[in-house]
Amino acid sequence: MTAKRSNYHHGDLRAGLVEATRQLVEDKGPDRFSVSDACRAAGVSTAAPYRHFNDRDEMLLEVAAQGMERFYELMCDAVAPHEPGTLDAITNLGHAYIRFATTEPGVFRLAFGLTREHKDNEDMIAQGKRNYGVLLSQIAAYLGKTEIDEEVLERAFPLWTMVHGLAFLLIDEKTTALDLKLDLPVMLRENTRRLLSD
Amino acid sequence: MTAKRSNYHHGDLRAGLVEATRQLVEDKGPDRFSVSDACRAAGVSTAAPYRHFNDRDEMLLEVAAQGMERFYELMCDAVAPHEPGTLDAITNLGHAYIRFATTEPGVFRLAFGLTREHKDNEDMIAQGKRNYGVLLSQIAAYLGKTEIDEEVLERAFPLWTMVHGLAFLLIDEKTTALDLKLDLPVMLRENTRRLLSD
DNA sequence: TACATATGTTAGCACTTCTAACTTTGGCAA
DNA sequence: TTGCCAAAGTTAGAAGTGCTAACATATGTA
Repeated sequence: MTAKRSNYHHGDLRAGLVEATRQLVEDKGPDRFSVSDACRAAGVSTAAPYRHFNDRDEMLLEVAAQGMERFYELMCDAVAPHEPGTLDAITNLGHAYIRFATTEPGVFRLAFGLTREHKDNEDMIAQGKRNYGVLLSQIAAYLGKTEIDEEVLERAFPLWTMVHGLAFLLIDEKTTALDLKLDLPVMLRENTRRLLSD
Repeated sequence: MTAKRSNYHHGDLRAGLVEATRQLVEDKGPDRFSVSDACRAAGVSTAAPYRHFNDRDEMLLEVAAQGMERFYELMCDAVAPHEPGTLDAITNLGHAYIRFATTEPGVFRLAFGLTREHKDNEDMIAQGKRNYGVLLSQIAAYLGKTEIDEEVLERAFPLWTMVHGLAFLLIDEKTTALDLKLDLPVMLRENTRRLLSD
């Protein structure tokens, strides 16, 4: 993994470090990640990152931001093939949520369990709003509305919490610890339907 | 906070360190916690903890275990005043869940987002099962059953994920970041009802 | 009263994040 | 084409971390 390079200048160290960081966040978890490890992986000295990032947290923030971008695309892809506002579309959105969390648990955890410094980052909040917007517009369509009004928010939020909680319980392996065998597609569909019922 | 003591022996350093650790986990978060800080708070040298714990992780594990105990008591208290298996009992259980998460976010995060070493700890898993059992028996009662069968598990799990996700979104302040104003009691009751409907 | 053991200490190693001061190099202006 | 400046690397080191080894002290029991 430790890329030995011949040239003094790396080429695109910033991108190299972000990828190394992402990798490490997945392998060891966001809290176990170390700048030194990332440097070793990128094949540079431990001082090099500070030409591109203010500190460790900023490296993690960038990984989180890029993760949110991938997350957004995944969600868009999930609703695209379906008629907007159908149970199929909304259920599939939930699946995409779970898929992102389980394929990138480190990044998912990072993006949602951010430290004090990260959590009031403007861009991060904007990305969060945009991502949640995908669900909101589906629910609006489900309710036959063109605007995101109070009712849309009220019906969307519990769906989010259910899927968000499911994501965390899966990646924290609470389901396996408690020997819970789940039929995920059925579980998601049935309870999405219930939460959308009167 | 740094307790200066006159005697060479602390008295009950183990308990002192656990309390200092709990405090720090709340103040700085589980990942920001340091053994050194706990030592300063307890007024002992940085080597002292290793007479009582194998390592840093074991200190956190103890805090998590004691937290799970408090969590259990809170849940028992929440259902006690109600007829078992009623919507009141189940809703109030959800409230207890949220209350624990929001009053002890550090410990809550610690207990559920455990590291590799913690997560296959026998006692921790047993505590998790016992805590989940409180919900399971309520759902069994709701369904008019005396055993925890497949149907009970199927109906209980989505309730857990919804409340668990809500807990995390609240403590990670996603709700405030997205300017979501919630009527928590109504939201919990209505959606618990929906998840329990056909 | 004696001393074994539990529980504290200090010293120090290997590691971390981050800064300061130095070095290399690519690209642009003369 | 040359020369130099800024960007982006380097090494050295400060301050802090987890943890161990070797030493010190108090306590409970024989």
